[in-house]
Amino acid sequence: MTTAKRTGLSSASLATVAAKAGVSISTVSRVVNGQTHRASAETVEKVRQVIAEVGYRPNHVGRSLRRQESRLVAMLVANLDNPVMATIAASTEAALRDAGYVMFLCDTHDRADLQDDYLYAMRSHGVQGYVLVACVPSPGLKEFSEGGVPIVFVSRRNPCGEGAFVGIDNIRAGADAADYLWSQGIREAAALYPLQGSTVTRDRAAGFCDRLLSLGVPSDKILRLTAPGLSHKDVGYLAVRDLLTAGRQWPPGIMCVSDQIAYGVYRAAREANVVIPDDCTVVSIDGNALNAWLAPWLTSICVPHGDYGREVVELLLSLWNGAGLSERILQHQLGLPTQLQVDIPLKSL
Amino acid sequence: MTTAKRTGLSSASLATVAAKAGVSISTVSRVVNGQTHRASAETVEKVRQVIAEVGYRPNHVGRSLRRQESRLVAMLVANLDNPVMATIAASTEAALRDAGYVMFLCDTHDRADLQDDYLYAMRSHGVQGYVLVACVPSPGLKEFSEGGVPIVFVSRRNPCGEGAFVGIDNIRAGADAADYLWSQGIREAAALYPLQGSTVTRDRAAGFCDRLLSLGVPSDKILRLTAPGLSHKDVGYLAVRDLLTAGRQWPPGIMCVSDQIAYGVYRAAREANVVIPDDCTVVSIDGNALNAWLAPWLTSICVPHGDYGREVVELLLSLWNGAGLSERILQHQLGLPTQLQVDIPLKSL
DNA sequence: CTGAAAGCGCTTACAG
DNA sequence: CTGAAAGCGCTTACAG
Repeated sequence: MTTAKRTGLSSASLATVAAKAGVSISTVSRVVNGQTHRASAETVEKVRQVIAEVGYRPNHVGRSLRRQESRLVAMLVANLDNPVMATIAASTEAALRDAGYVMFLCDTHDRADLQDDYLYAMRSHGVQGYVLVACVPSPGLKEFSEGGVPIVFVSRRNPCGEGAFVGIDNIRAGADAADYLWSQGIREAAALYPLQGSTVTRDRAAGFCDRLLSLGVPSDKILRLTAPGLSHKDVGYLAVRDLLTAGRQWPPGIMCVSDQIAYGVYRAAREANVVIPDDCTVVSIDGNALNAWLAPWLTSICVPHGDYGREVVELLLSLWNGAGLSERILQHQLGLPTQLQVDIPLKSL
Repeated sequence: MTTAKRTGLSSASLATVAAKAGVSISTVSRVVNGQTHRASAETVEKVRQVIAEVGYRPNHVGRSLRRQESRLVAMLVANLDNPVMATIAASTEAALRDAGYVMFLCDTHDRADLQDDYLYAMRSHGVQGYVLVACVPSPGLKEFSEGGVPIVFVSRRNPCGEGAFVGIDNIRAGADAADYLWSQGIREAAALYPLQGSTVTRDRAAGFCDRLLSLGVPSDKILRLTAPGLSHKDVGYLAVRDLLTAGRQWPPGIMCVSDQIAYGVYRAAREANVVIPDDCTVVSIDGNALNAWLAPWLTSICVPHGDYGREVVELLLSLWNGAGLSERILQHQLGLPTQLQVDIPLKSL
């Protein structure tokens, strides 16, 4: 029990079972691993009995060391507190579990040094794959992406080289947002994005502006608003507040590169007595499930974050099987604000 | 490289370093573990050089097996997609990391069978502690809570016995919600909670109703509304919708045992053309950070989920040091809706 | 100051 | 059909 307290391991080991069953460790091991044809029926039966009796479960640490395979995967996320990341983490965890793997979860707080710390720590733990959600460039990442253990990049492509990838076409998502505003009769709009953004936010903003231009909106009617950002909510809030402070008009259409930015806009609008959607149509990209409940004023392009996990695991499996790097571009979809997406049967009370 | 691909381990082992440095494995091990006084200065120097050269990092699997200590902790959450859980997970991960531990994250989807699967799987991996967020009763939990590796229960107490605990005083939180509505002049109110709730939701509802009674509100002015629930949002939505369907009045005050339930109420109100907060004051318990941005109509009792991680880790450390089971009851706090809690400096553009 | 040896729990050729 | 032995990478008495 003292041992169990320190180690976290059940006390029963192969040796315990072997002794109780009066057979060798090898034999127990074979039974545990399903090689029942390698022992007599009685032996198998006896061993199984003892296993059940003492509640034996194989120790993964010993097994990992011997097999040189841990069945462990590390997920590094930029910020677990962000609902987008949480959804991706949840779906990946479920998919890994179904495939027989266990997930380490590491929150890098968008910091290159922490990302590297985790990369090395996870290697020490013998993980067989990495899932990097919205990673940042770092020396360690460069080293790791040059070979060795498979890495799947999610949302954001490898900033330090090539890599397998799961995400959407951000340029098209931005363009679709532009089409939506255009379809609403809007001929003047602002794109809101973080100042120190990644390719993701830049692509979304670029796709939006380019499409408006090609629809014939003059470039002086396309505002590019940005703010330095701790969080995206702050970015949205600051970008439009500064616009007002500068004495400019609130634009009739706004595209936010993330839902969080739109939430910031909403707060700024409230403070400025601007009514959304009456005075201004807001469209964003992400499609947080909460929007249908809390933000009926928002139209959002839905990104299927809940499907990412399945794709990530399929990609990992293919990489383990020796396949080359590949990309999985999932389809986004415009979600209309009035169309509540959850259908609830009336059956209570 | 083939090995590295399969194992995820860097190829350099103690043996590699020892060979390159022309010393024994024992000596390298001592240097790695900082026992520099156990070797001559030149030897230490030489070994360090080789370590840096080949980029050696100790293999945790080998170390865990030998030391019988993994520095691994398992967190089991009921549903990672719930922002409350995500915040708790994020804060715990950070605190564990600071203490030198790595976290497995397991999503039990509120299912007893999955919870048990994970409990046993994590034991196989040699975890030294468990953090159970909103766990459900299960046979495995009963077994595990009877001894062995420390468990910290978060939000919800151990439903199968005793246990260390981190959470708030839910009865008081409910009472505080009642006091708030009372202070707003409300003398008739409804409590909304899920039909198949835990002690958490029941305590919050009971604390609320009891306080209203003791304030002098007659019991027929205290409505208890509930609905069978997939998600809390659905619960809130269904509970009030059914009320209207039954031809009853929308109550002037509503207490939701969670923010998510309040979000459901908001949607139902919108569909019924009820204006919150003009027609109805809503108070809830949780204090999601998003509320200040998206739900200005909501007053919420803030639970310090972001502080849970620190408390959890302190509790784990104390348990490892042989301390007895204890509880950490954190303080909740009423957050007013008009009072935006984030102060943003105006410094952009 | 340094190294050979045992052993953590497991798997797997190999021999019988 | 079964077991003794080697070894995954590490740590740690023990001997010198």
